[in-house]
Amino acid sequence: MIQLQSQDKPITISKQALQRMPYYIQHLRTMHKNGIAIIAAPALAAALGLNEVQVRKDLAAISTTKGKPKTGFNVDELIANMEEFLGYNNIDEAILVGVGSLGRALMCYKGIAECGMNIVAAFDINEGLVGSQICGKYVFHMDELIEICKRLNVRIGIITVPADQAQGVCDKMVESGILAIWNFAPSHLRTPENILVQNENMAASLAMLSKHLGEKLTR
Amino acid sequence: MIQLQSQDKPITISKQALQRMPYYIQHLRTMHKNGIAIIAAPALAAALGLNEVQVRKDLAAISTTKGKPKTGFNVDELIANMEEFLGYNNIDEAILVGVGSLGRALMCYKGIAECGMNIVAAFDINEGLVGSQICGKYVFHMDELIEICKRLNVRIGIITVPADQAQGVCDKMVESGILAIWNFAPSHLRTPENILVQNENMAASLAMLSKHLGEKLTR
DNA sequence: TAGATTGTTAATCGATTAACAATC
DNA sequence: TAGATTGTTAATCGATTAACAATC
Repeated sequence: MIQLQSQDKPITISKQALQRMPYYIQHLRTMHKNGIAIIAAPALAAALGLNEVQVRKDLAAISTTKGKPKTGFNVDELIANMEEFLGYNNIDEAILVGVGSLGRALMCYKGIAECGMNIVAAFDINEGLVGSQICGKYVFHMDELIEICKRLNVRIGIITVPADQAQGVCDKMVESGILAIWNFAPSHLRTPENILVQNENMAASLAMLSKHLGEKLTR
Repeated sequence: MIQLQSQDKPITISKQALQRMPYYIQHLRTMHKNGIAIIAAPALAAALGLNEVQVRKDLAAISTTKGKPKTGFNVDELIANMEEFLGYNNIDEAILVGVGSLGRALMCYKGIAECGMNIVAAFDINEGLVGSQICGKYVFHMDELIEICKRLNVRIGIITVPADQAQGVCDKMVESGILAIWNFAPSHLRTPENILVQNENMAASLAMLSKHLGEKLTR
């Protein structure tokens, strides 16, 4: 469970509920574009393939206004509430370590900026990359990581190095004052317990796909 | 729950357990490199920050040999069993739609090949990209999707287009005989029920990071 | 009022963890 | 044998879903 401390009421929301939020936002934005002003939980549930009650609870958790029986919720207000809740408005600055194909892609990926994250600098050990710019962001040498992080007061680190180097990078990030790590390497990172590690586990996704396919094809 | 049908015994494993497998593999490979031949569940659990019993159950599910009390499991055998189980050996072919920064990165990303997936072709509607090659893979026009998929008998599709185009691409993939979809767009895809959609929800990860940070900094 | 929708309390479900007997 | 580790059965935990009263 994740405890939120807003001005007036403490909001409690499950990890899973939090992860559903971006889907709600995406769908609500589409509705907004199409000029739809009101949405009811059952309709939203149907559109996203979720359970009605689950949606109602999720909305209740973040909505500042109660839903109206027989009517539903105001689309624009929900969008605003969710964006506020997820912090899409206050931009978080991040640094990235590992300027390979994946790292480069993230530096250029607009989807990240849309979620309120700004990658301010990248780091690598490859001298050939150091000093270059990728999508307007400078690449520095790893040796400068700690100094630059402290100077810019960056709190989020993105790891896109090979698995066997991830732990080393992680340790340096922790030393630099990084509080949350987005880890794309398929390795478990050991960290002090107040640091959040969010694993983007592509290998796990591939495993799911591959297993599903295996079942489909052998039956 | 996911039902597996192997030659001899049917293996049942939870979705979560399946997603832990790549972490086991990564750690076991490191051990193998360091010349360690035997691993016990408690040690593996400690290294990955998991519960002992959980690890023991996961290993029991995929291991062909039983673990030996007081000793543990054979590292190499476990690796082989897991790779076999996850299908890292039999290569799955995939096509990718949406040659933006993310799509391009996936086409060049070695991590994917290591998991037994091979992207054989990419598609886009941008005429400027059609006919070009990215990391040795040709980019075709979307209009050719159905024909090429059917001809190559491809079963996995990767979606890296903007959210508002994802459903359209998805529909075409289903029409092409695709059975499993890896979706990087933050949108819910409606599909016939025998199609697996694996969402790579980066926005959700960002939400987790951002929330965690918000809590850390305001307290 | 009748009916759709809301929000809440209780039941269910799946996965994790604890307790324990079996084994080398 | 003693002790560490295995595998299994039972208890716990968190999240989802079902049932139901409240509301417009």
